[in-house]
Amino acid sequence: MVRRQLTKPRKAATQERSRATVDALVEATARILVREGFDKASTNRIAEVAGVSVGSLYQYFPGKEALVAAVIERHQQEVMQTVRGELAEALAEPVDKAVRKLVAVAVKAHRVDPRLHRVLAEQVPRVGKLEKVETFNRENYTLFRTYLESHRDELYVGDLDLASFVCVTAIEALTHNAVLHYSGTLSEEMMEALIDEGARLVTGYLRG
Amino acid sequence: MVRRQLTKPRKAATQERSRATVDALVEATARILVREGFDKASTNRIAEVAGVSVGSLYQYFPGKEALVAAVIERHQQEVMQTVRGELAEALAEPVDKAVRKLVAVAVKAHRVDPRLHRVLAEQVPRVGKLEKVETFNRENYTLFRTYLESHRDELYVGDLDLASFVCVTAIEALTHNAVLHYSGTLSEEMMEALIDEGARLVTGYLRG
DNA sequence: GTAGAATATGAGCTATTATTCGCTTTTAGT
DNA sequence: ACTAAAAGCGAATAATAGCTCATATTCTAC
Repeated sequence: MVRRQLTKPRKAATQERSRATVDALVEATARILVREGFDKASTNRIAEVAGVSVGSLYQYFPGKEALVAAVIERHQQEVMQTVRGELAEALAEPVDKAVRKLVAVAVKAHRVDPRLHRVLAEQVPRVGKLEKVETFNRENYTLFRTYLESHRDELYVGDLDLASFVCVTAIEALTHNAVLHYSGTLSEEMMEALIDEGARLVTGYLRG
Repeated sequence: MVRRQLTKPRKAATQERSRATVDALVEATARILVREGFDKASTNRIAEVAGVSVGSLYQYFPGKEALVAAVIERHQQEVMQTVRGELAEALAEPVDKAVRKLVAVAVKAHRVDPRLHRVLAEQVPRVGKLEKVETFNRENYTLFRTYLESHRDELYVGDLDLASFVCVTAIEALTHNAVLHYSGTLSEEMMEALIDEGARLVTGYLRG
């Protein structure tokens, strides 16, 4: 007996219709996360909001975790899309220019979808396969380290690994906190001021 | 009719025995959080680990949230206990000494119970009354700002609020990431190096 | 047009969790 | 020793979440 398991396939959308379903599910998950919070995001609710049946949900996703992972991935794609160009530019510049650009890019990245970013940071438990966020940060780290290597003569630092860790951590935390905790009260001028300060912080550190 | 609600009192431990029960419950919650993670921390499980019945749990805590809040509070008390002295000392020093001490203190704070701190940071959803963590950070911010005010002549900064935000955020993120993500691979020398770098980062920033 | 694959449905099963309440045991005060 | 309050118990209830599967609809290809 072949005993095909009806609910196994999970993700293999070939037709147009099914791709729309998958999209709707991911979108619904994101919406619920932002508007209602992580623990309101039950599979039933997601399916409901997506205008799809729970059965269909399980046809493409093995569970809630996978949905959230998909949301994270989609968000990261969007962030990279809007940031990739400027990031590349920055890598060609000398330290002071580059750092300032990096801080500005970090701010921009956090502004792509602040409310989603916030939920992902504050409510989504970092367990199981949801370590994607960390993987993402490790990419930043590696990228930055590479930059430092190729500009070593301009720098006053001993350990490049340590320096990368310090800089990436500081920039990330600064922009993260600024955008996510003062999002309402944050004018453009203040944003500029913050970028200046962040750049000064890191530049000063790198050049001794 | 008086209609006393049997399950209402919630927290009012006068006798010795009941205080022990409350302690056991908080301790059990902490243990489960660390060893099994946030979502294994059900009320039934907590009671079981505490060696207490669920009924007793609800006699002192209105629910799981309250238990976790108690754990957070207890942890913060412990941290302050081990750190208060050095923190006070730092406030009397000149900028370079003070900053270095602050970074060292931050490291020490994160080392009180790293595993618990990590769970609280990564798995406990910041909803409802669990904003205690933020309140705690705001205290740090205020304290630091006060210090800057009284040493303004030594500094090269425009906006003290902004500067406080930058420094506190950077120090917190640095020590947090260092202790929580490289906890295994972190020798004493590396720790010292990190403190040096953190101090250099912030001092350089404050003095231009 | 029709067969077979792909897709969609949703009632309902199972498991888990929070929470209650009638009852028993312990303690403090007299 | 006695009693009333305090503390403790845990089986039972209710709510909710995750997930399945028998069935129905739609699509693709010939």
